[in-house]
Amino acid sequence: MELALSLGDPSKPFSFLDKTPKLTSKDLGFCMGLGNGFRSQEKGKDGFEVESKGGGGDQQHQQGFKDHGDDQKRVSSDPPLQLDLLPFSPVPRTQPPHLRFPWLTDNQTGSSEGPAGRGLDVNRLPVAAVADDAEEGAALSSPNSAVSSFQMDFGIRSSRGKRDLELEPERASSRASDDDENGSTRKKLRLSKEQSAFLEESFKEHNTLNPKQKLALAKQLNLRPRQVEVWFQNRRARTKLKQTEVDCEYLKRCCETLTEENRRLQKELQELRALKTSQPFYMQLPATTLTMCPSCERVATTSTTAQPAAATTNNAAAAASGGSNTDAKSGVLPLTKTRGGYPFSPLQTHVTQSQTPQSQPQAHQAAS
DNA sequence: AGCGGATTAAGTTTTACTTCA
DNA sequence: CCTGAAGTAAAACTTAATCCG
Repeated sequence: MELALSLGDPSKPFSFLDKTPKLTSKDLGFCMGLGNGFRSQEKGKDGFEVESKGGGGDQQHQQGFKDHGDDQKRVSSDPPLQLDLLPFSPVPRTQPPHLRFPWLTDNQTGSSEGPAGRGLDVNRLPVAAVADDAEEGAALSSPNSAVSSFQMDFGIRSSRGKRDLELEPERASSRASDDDENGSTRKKLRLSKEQSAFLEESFKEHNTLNPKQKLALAKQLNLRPRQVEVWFQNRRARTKLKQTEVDCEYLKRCCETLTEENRRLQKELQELRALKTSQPFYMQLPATTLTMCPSCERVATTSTTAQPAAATTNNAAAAASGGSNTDAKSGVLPLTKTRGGYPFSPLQTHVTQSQTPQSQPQAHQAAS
């Protein structure tokens, strides 16, 4: 298994950014309205009310879902809609008109609804707030910025428990601002699914960003450029980690295979040594080339002169040992097939006519 | 300035345990 | 006593953010 990454050309602008209408703050505001829509929808359909009891936090919400069992939990926590998170996938027809990705135009969604039908833009962000919200130095826009975290985060992320669904806009807003105020705690923003999906798409095209792309993405997603940059850094790190895991797995398998092979060879070596001690003439046999008889799947030997150190033929050895291990008629020893090949013994010889016309008669004679 | 690597910490999910009807 | 639901805490996990070289 290999992880295939299309790195693309970093200098190339994101094609999907071109294809996609820009995410405006208006669109993002629409997301928020959408979140409210979910809430009311769920309430009406499932018949349970989500209440913030204060202090209970997420646990309370989780329990709230538990009450409905796992299946219902899924049904309840996720909108009963097939959300295609890929930015350019056409919205399914079954999807209600208000469930559209912010970056899709009305034409793309196939909706006849005009811009006015997009729902209430409860939390419209002044465009300047995004555009001017440059890098780190912008103290008024911490990572916890109510602007970015609330506006997108609050919107569509219904599957992560009910926090987003039940938070009043005011409360969410004040929560973020509180964190901003004390400044001592590092508050982590959770990107919305849509933002993540969008970033993923970007990453597929380019796993690194140039400043222009970074700015464009940040604007598009209503994030700070720094956030986009960090996301890409973390994403690269994750990719690398995954690749490392894959490599590790592969090496592990290689190691296992080699260990097995090694074990097999050691065993063969042991057998050969045992044979050598039990049959001293073996070392005087000439070197042989082992070949396979296609008909009976037995190994045959061919005498060679290339390795004079190996002395005489195996057949001679077999004859010397009284042929106790040989086939009574042909002088052929049975051979067991193993995964890694054929374990062979100097005694396991079978010379075929076609393979070794010269040595064959000799071999069979010796065996008999 | 930008990146990778290491690390931190917030947020979320899972799990184990207790209580209670 | 057993069972299932509910509640809770802690562990485990994910990931945004930070720091440093």
